[in-house]
Amino acid sequence: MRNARSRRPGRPPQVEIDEPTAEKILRAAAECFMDQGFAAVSMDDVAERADVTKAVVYYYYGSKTELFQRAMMAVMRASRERTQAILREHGPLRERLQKLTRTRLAIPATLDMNHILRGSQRALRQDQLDEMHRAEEQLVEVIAQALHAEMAEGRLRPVDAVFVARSYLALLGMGQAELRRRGGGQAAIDEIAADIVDLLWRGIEPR
Amino acid sequence: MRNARSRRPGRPPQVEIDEPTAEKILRAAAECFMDQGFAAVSMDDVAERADVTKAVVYYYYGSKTELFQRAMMAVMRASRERTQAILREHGPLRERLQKLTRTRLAIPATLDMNHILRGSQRALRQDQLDEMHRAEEQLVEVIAQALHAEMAEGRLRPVDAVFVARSYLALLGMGQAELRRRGGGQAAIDEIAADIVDLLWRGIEPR
DNA sequence: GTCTATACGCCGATAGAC
DNA sequence: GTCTATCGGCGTATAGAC
Repeated sequence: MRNARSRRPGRPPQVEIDEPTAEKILRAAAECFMDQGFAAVSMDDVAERADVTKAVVYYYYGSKTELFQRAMMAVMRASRERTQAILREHGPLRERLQKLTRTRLAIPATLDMNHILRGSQRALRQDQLDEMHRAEEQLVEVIAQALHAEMAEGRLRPVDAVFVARSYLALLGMGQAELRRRGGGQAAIDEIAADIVDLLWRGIEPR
Repeated sequence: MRNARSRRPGRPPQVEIDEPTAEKILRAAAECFMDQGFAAVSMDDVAERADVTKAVVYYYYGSKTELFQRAMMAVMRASRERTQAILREHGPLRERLQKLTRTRLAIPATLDMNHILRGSQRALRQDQLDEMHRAEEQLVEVIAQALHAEMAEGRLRPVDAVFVARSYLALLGMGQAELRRRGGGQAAIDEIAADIVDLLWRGIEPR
């Protein structure tokens, strides 16, 4: 048997880098809630997914509604920033949209607030609902701004940019459902993204 | 005090025609489930909305899942028939689509199965899920057929009709959300319907 | 910080009176 | 057919040991 002292000094390397518990829970909660919705997810479900006990979840987040809101706000914030980053790149808008669509299809995160808030209205306080709706409007605004800038240059016909932005998000949601049906890999993602952007683009390009 | 015999003979007219209890419950259930989703609705909620007690609900429907499925299947069936009726009318497809959109926006019934089934997967049996997915495919097929017929005549560019049908349903869902935001009446309905069909039509009309 | 144990209410479902 | 009453389980939330 090896002597214990033969171990190398210093802290042993960890197999995985430990995510701080609070973040681990938040991520698990986001996955659960986006998959099943507020009402269908129990705190035990979240705890199990985060590999902690329910009491630990309550140590970091005081209630289910608080956890729900924090998790969803984090998702919306990250989504908005990624979206903004892609839309602010250089190149034709159509190609930026295509890249955005491919990126969004590759991750299962839904951006549709009406989808997310389903079945949670009775549980959430009004100010929580308001905050989440504001988060959605900010995301819509990011997309609408990109469209508006393009219109100002005359490369798009003048339409209601907010309406088009919401249409895009709706089509994106359909694309995610389509992807789940096909269970496809990158090829399916590329194809669906191309179809979505093609349909949308024909709807807004000038003649 | 009037003599009881002064009452007119025969059955007194009812203020409202009584809907049979089973149908009344089914309708209440459909409203609840479409509004809140499966998990967020309790049998007491349905009973209250149908103005009966919970025990009566269980007298007609053996379980929550059974009630859910029957209610949603009834909605999908009615929606498919109404959709088919409108799309089979005469006149340009674009106008039929516009009428369909206005009609669908006027009623709050969601047709998006992915929306409806959210948070119910763990509760439903696989054969129930399959049946509901089939119901959605049938609705998609009705719309896709109308598109296909138009393509065969060369009045639409050749696209994946099923994909376009799903896109239309996604835009319709967005329109319903938009309508809830504006809280609008017929004017808002007409405007949103026009915008949706315009966007979609530009995407599929030949050049 | 994380655990076990538990209080307590709500919900699905049933029994039995009327 | 419809009611009241109730059972058992799950789910949120908390107390208190470690």
